[in-house]
Amino acid sequence: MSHPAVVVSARRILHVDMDAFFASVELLRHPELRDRPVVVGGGGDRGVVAAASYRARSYGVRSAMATARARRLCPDLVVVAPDHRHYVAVSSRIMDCCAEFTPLVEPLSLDEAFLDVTGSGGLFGSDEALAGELRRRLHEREGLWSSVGVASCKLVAKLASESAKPVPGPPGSAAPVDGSGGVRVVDPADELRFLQDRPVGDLWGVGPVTGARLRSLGVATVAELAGFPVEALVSHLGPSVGRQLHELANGRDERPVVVDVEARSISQEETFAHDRTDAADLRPDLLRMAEQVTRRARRRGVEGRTVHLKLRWSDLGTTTRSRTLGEPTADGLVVASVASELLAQLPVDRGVRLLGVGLSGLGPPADATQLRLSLEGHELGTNVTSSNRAAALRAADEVRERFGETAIGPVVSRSREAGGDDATGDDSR
DNA sequence: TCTGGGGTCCTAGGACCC
DNA sequence: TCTGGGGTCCTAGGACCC
Repeated sequence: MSHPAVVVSARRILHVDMDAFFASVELLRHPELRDRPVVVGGGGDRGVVAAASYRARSYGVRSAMATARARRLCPDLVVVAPDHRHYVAVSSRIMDCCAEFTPLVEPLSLDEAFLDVTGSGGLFGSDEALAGELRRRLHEREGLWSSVGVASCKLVAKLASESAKPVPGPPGSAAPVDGSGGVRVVDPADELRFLQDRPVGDLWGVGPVTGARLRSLGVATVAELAGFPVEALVSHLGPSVGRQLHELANGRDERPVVVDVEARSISQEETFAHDRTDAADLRPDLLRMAEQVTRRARRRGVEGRTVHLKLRWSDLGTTTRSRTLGEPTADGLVVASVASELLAQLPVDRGVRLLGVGLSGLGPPADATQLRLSLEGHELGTNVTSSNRAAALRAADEVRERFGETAIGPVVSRSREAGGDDATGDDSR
């Protein structure tokens, strides 16, 4: 008698990445710029490119490049100021479209997401078919092209979508983008080979510093990294980075697709056109930025306990200061006054190039009432209803009536002193 | 012609408590 | 009284990502 084979169902992870997102969105709004090289970004002396159209890329222009340098590479360049709100709106529709393929969608940024499509295969046929259909729908609805990678883990899926990206053509050429291509599916059996010959810098978590450290150890490729002793990596790079990189280099990446990632901090920073040397000059900006940060917190229904102040000096050095409060707050005046005290201890006459204000330790307000939405034991999310317990309880009743008794978990009053969830469990009905 | 504005996570030391 | 160990929180800085 034979036992059925143990089938370890491999995950199928999809990574979708919009092509030249901000720039493509602007080209849709400004068709008259179709034949011009376009970047979105800051235009001043200190501006940088946030996104470059493919026509701009054909001149060597890249994102994160100083706008001044981009202009030298491409004198004809059109620089469009970013319109963040609009990109957020487009992004939200893109994520909705992704959600038609699986509920497991994890946005990475406005123009990128991971989808766990392990369970979606049967609905769309092959991975290629699913990826192609996602790409087609995104173009049909938003007029935007994307690149899609599918593999058994996030690392390979992301590299796969990258490898499916269009390549800029010779100077002056338009976007080499169309309905063909744009999809790369990596078979599980091919994943190690797919990784092997790449430079270590392709791995998630290897930037300039770690890359240089690895090269000094004689490690340049993923294959070399995979064969390097873990202990040596740990002693040179620290336990966290060392182990993580060793796993990734060997094609092991179990990071799940996480649906509701709650923000841990909110911040706002600004580089001045001209450096400031007087604290009094900074106060109005500090107050305004504290107000912007706390308004965003209030809109999300959270308060923060730690106020952060950041300064970049004329010589590009950076100093940060932070203070944790006894009580969480989303009050702009409170944040501004704490930040102001921190600022008072710093030598502003050194020359301030950048000012930043932030709030971390975010959570629901101390007096919030939370609804936990769950279905058959699976947590779907937490709906915070600030300060209005009666409304929260009514909302809970509505959900129960529509979806049944198991649809909603206990109603909870948040108490931070108790370390988070102080489940009162008294969903009084 | 050294560079923006969001974020995340890690490390390391000190304070404090048990 | 002295010494040590473990855990957690706070702060500053740094690496990295898009």
